[in-house]
Amino acid sequence: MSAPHPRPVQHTTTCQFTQPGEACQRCGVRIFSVCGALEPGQLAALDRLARHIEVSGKSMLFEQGDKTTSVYSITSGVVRLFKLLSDGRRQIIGFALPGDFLGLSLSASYAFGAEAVDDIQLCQFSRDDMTGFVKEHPEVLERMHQLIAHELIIAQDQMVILGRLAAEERVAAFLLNLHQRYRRIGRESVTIPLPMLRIDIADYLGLTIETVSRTISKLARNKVILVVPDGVRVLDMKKLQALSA
Amino acid sequence: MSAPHPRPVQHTTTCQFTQPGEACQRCGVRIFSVCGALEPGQLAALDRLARHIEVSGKSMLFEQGDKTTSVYSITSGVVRLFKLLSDGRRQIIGFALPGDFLGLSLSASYAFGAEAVDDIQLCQFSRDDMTGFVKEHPEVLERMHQLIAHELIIAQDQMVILGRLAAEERVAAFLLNLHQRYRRIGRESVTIPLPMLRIDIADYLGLTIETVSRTISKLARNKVILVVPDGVRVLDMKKLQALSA
DNA sequence: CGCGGCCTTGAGAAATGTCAACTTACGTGG
DNA sequence: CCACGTAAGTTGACATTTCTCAAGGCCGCG
Repeated sequence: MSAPHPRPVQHTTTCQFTQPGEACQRCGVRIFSVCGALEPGQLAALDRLARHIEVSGKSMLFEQGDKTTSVYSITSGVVRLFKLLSDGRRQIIGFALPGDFLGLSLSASYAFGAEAVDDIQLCQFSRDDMTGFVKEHPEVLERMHQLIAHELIIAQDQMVILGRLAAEERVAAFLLNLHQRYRRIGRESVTIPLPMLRIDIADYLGLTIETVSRTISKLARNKVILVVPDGVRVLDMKKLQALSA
Repeated sequence: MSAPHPRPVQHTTTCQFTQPGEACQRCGVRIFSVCGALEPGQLAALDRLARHIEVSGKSMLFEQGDKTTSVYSITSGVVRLFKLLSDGRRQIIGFALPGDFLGLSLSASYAFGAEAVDDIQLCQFSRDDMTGFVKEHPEVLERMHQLIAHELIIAQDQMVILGRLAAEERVAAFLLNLHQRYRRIGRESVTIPLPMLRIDIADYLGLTIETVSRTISKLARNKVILVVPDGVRVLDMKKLQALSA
């Protein structure tokens, strides 16, 4: 008998990137996140508001509908963002990778739940601290506006995938998309890590776990990818792109 | 032989709401749009930047990928927003109603195409004018941020619909959603106008026109709705809500 | 070594898509 | 003013995709 919602396993750490006193200067994902817009002085000010925490895999960060107490910048690991229907059906609306920010909307409550897929590291800010900081630094709001506009574009692209692509196209698009996102944050590799479960992929792509599994097997059978532990290796990028419509 | 993309039929008009000199004070949808955050003086300033135009049904407002020259506040009529795949498949990512604003992201190019469904009226702003105005009025950016955050939530809800709901649930959710949006802008009625074509509904819900038609027929057969010219009348709101999951 | 969680595979069911015919509504021109 | 033509919508029969249910395999961990 396991708890349906594992309670968060969080503890404060030192940030893996930061040496004491240098405030995020060397943070590997800073330039992708809200903090990317800041000058050193502002960065230090923001860093003083941050708690650097680690959360172990399968922990819940927050649930849909909870009052927004904290916002987060992910520095390591993967988070699944999802909505639940009353009958238990789940739609994963996105996977957050290092550099992604949770809480861009600055809204009063979370519009979706968030769970660590694997062990993650993040910068946590209280919502009040962040809204205060934004008030004093209007360029941060501008940055957040750009980022949320980008999120919206991603969401609209996902609508196309969910509404109009066949299963194989969806899986191909998913793999390519992950590949590009890893590359963007400096993790370029022909091997695409897939820390999330098959059922996460299924719930993200509007498919069942069996269809995802069969589709991945088919791509492997056709030598488009090779299934490796915890991921897939791209064997034929051109074909994968062609399949993604 | 008709043109695949009817050219825009636009002409400048006086705003239906505004008497000369009173700058949007009586605009029926102002409070829902970007302009809802403004005080009379600012409103007048913004109104001086606006062109009030009418566009006839089926006209293209802008195409996906076009440089963003103008942004729009819709005051009357319905606009379909869509993305096209190279093979012609289309996903409608939303219908814009009066009070909706196109161009919240302030991005350099349009992420989707926009076509008038029926004859529409809008306030048009040049992108440069709007970005300039936003720079001088930071509270407008805050307002736009709230609105785009709301758009993102809508998009995420649509992902749930596309990824996890059955055809009947999708159609029920669509009708309810439209009903609520019309109510919000003061068009409450048990009759839900459906100015868009069946194929628009299909391309919005990730279904085919036949499935939409059959589902609507089924809802009518079960006395949940009554199909009327250019819309449906809700006969059993409770049942419709239950069906929408 | 055995258990549990995750993944894969197969067979059959169900939902939705495809193709085709027919209906309806409406605008236009004879 | 009617007749026709066209666009939109509906319905039916059948095809296809994806889902469901079930069995079995893999693998890490106690």
